[in-house]
Amino acid sequence: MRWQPDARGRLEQAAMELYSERGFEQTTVAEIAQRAGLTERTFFRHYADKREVLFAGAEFLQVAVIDAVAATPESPAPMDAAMAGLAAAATLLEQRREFARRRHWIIASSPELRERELIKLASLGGAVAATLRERGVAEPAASLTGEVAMAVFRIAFERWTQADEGRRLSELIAETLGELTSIATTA
Amino acid sequence: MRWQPDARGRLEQAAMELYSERGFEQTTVAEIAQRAGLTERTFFRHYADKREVLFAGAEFLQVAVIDAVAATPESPAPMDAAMAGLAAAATLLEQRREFARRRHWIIASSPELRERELIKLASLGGAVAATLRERGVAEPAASLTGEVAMAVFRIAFERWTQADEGRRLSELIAETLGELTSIATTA
DNA sequence: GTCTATAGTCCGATAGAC
DNA sequence: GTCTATCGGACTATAGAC
Repeated sequence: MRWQPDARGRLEQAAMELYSERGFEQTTVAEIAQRAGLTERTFFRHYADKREVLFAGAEFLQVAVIDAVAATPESPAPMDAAMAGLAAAATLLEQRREFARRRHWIIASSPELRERELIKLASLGGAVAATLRERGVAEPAASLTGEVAMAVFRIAFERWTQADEGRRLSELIAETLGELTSIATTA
Repeated sequence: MRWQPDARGRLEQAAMELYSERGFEQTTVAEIAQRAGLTERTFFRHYADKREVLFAGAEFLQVAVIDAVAATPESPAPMDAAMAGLAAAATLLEQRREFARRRHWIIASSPELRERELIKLASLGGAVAATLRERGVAEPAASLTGEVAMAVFRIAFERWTQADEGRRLSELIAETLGELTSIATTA
């Protein structure tokens, strides 16, 4: 057989390992490809750039969030629908806690990767907003809800990845939402 | 005189022009440098990368925001202090409305530039959070306030840059903050 | 200011799956 | 045969090293 199956899986694992071992910037695409038993050219056939290899595997999370938002009854307040999306993400992430933490610390260690993470979350916030608009939420409430939900997620997720944090992500999200209410109402 | 003064000003203007005329990705650093009467090497002595030339000129805005947050009395709610920061930014941006709009549309047209914009705003949100912490605001309220203030700013700023939008930025920020209260309290 | 490594693109060639 | 995944090499531009 000319090629082993699951080229993407091997590329993503090799990238995680190398980015951990020697850092994102000190790793070349050629090294990732070599460890996966492929060539540089093949890497770029699968991923638009060197950063994307860390994010492609998280697409199912975005789908889960949007599905969960779309599945809520139309009646509740927009923020409740958005929170249903975060709850779905939290469930999936809890099942991959160690992987999610390792990935998060790789991303946190490189400004370039942080940029990519931010635009992925912004894009997800935009998709949540679009879903809310389809459900009759007006602007700017829809966009603001999407953005604020992502802010709540970032804060809760960051705490969840701390080594000494034993609480569940869903708990931290609920707590952060409580803080949001407090912050927004005293203003 | 061996060199013309204000190399940075010329580089930033040349970059704005070229990014507008032919797009960010279709512009090379060599072209920017040439239009500014400088060499490629000089460009990279002033800016870490090709994107940064569009953002270096906005640093005074970040300083103004932090100064305004730090200047509010310690008593008010954290979100009010953050909003004082946004008000300062709004005042400065109103004085450069056309420039700010042109710059915004260049950034909006390129994913790479949007990434950089997002990390700059995230960094500003972090600086606001740090300033709030110095003033006795606990975590996660401080971080959440910083993040949410940036979300409010992004929504209001985006609306302000629409060609048919005649209202002042400060007005749109106040309106968006009102939406935030509504969203957060009905949840 | 010169030199070089690496990212990322484009062309075509080829091998396996179906 | 068609379709898709891999590979090879040449090429440009960014960005960093010297």
